[in-house]
Amino acid sequence: METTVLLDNVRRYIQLTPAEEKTFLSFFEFKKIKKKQFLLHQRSICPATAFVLNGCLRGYTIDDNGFEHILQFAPQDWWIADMYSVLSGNPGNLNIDAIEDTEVLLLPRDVREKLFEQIPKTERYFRILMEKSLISIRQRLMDNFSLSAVERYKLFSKTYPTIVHTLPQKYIASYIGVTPEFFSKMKKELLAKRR
Amino acid sequence: METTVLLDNVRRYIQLTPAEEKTFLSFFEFKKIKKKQFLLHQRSICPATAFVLNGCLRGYTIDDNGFEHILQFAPQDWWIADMYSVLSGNPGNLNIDAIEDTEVLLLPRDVREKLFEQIPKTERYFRILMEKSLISIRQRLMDNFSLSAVERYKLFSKTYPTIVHTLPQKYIASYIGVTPEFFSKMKKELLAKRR
DNA sequence: CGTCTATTTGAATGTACTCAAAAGCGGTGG
DNA sequence: CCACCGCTTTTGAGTACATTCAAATAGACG
Repeated sequence: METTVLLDNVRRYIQLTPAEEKTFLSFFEFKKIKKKQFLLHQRSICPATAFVLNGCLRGYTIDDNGFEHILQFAPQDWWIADMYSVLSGNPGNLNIDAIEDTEVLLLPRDVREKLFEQIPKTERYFRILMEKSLISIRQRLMDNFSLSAVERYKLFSKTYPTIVHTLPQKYIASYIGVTPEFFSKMKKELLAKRR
Repeated sequence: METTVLLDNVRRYIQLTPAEEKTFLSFFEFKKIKKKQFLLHQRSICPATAFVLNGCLRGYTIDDNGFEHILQFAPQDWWIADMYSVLSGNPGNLNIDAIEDTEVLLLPRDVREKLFEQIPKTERYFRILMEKSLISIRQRLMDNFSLSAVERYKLFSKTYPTIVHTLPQKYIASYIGVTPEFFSKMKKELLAKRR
């Protein structure tokens, strides 16, 4: 289990003493998730926020018409959770499952507050994480308003150059907000133009 | 100047002593913004986060094709800022102007960190604000994927029952992500069905 | 009252979706 | 190792939702 991934992440934003780091880690649970297994189901209470040590998770909702919409991919070094559910204690609308075999560290809901009490500096860490998420999701919303599907795909390729090749393309379609059929046609067009 | 609006807001999340509250307020600058005046222009560095005491602001970007997209309305008791710019120190892509005469309290960029140092509890306050913003904007993104324009409009009316009647409808169109022309036709349809 | 902006209306167009079917591909078991 | 099964991707035709552009009408404000 490579907890250094998490510590390195934390160190980018706050400084903890070795003792604090140890305490910090003690709040987490280690878990392995096999490909296609779920970490969270829609309509249940999100039991923890997860930090991905390796592998890749995906977060998505299924809407009233039965369509999947991927909100987030979480490869190594990413956090993922249904924050609404974690914070409110109510059932959320996010599914989280594993795209490949994945190892995570879980920070259970009920120990979050204890962590903040015991190491107040971590409050800052999570504030910064929240801010960063907010900024990127805000940008994504704006992009959805102002960009065409093709442009959103190009942007996605730029932003996630590593995972774009490993993902089934129906996932990419879902992330950028088009049907798999349309995505396929779109890609064909792009390839045709490129030569 | 009714600073109680801000204090009441803060009190919902953290407890400050009267002395701390006084200190807290001392970090802010009061400002009046006349209707149609700007608080922030795209491509400039966002100098502060703003809390609306009364009136109403709007935050929006203008995309490469010259179209406005409204990200947020900020009536009384709301915060607004280009968080990307505030946090990174880089020029952002948000415009903020006043829909009506508005009074705000500004927390300048450079004193934010001082505030956190002097009253660490405020770190928590802003963490919670960030979390709440994140949740609502995430939901909005999902709604944009799964809902039709009509459904987004109905949702908007439910979510902002008070301001929906006072806003020029082209603003509502911009917020939900359709052209003013289409919005007009859509509204007509809805009224026709309703009788 | 006149001007400027917001809203409505209409016709033509475009982007993306639906549904159906075929083709491709990967994993699994015989 | 190959054949088969299930899932993903492609293709095509028809359709729907929303945009564009242009022009008319209505409202707001000095």
